[in-house]
Amino acid sequence: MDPSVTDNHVQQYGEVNQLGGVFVNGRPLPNGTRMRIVELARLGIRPCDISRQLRVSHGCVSKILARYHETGSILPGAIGGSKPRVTTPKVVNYIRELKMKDPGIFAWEIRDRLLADGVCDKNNVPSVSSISRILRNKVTNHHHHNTAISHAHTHPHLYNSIYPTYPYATPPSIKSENSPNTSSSCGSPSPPNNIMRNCHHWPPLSHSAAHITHSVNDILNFNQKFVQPQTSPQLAASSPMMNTHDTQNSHSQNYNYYMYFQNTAMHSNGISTGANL
DNA sequence: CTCGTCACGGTTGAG
DNA sequence: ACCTCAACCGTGACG
Repeated sequence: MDPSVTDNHVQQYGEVNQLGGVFVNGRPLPNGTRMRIVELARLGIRPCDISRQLRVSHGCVSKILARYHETGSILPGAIGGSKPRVTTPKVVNYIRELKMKDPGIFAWEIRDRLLADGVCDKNNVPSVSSISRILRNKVTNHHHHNTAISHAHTHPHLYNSIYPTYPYATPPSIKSENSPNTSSSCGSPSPPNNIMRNCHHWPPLSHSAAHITHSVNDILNFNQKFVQPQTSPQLAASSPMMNTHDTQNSHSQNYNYYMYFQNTAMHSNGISTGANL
């Protein structure tokens, strides 16, 4: 084991799989790695070789490629939360309107109105307790959720410190107001070499942000404006998925941080890679 | 040897 | 503020 990837590092930042790759149990691979899996597959490299090259289990490579072929998205699914969400902005606004028109209205009356007015049907009408919570949190003080967002910006939680952050996961301009926590991931334990300086958005989208398209092209289009994960020049030049403009160099520090571990893990296994994989 | 599948232990976040 | 639980995650093993 390379001293760069000590047990302490592994404990602090993640675990090492049988191939020497670093992962965080329960959390998705970084988008950069997911993108590379798809890139390599599109170049005709076999999944088993991709698995070895990127040090990601073949089951995971298989899953990511299968999903990509099925949906066109490289991004992980929405983790956590509950489905379906019934308290949509539309419903909340309607409840707010009803409450403003009749401040004495009861939650059960609102529920009936939502059904009667066709705003909801019996499958997605909020429960009385949900309506009460909406009245409490979003109607009587409807700046509350905005406060929560700014709070999330200033106090992003600390998970997933091993992975870089990827802005295209939740672009600030389109981040859902209902998923303030998806803006998290900054503020992790400081990595070596100041690599985590660019602190953008990773983990992936929550359910409430799932309307954002996840196609590689969409991601890359967004990526052009912000950060682009590091890609080998030959891959970047040869893959239609990768934008080859001038955005590549200055902003891949977070991805580098992840690759730092990948590389040190590789070297510790006596594997010479040459490529920055 | 390759690859699809699944149990497992884990994280997440709306309700 | 805290809890629940169903969604998702990647790994590792099996066939």
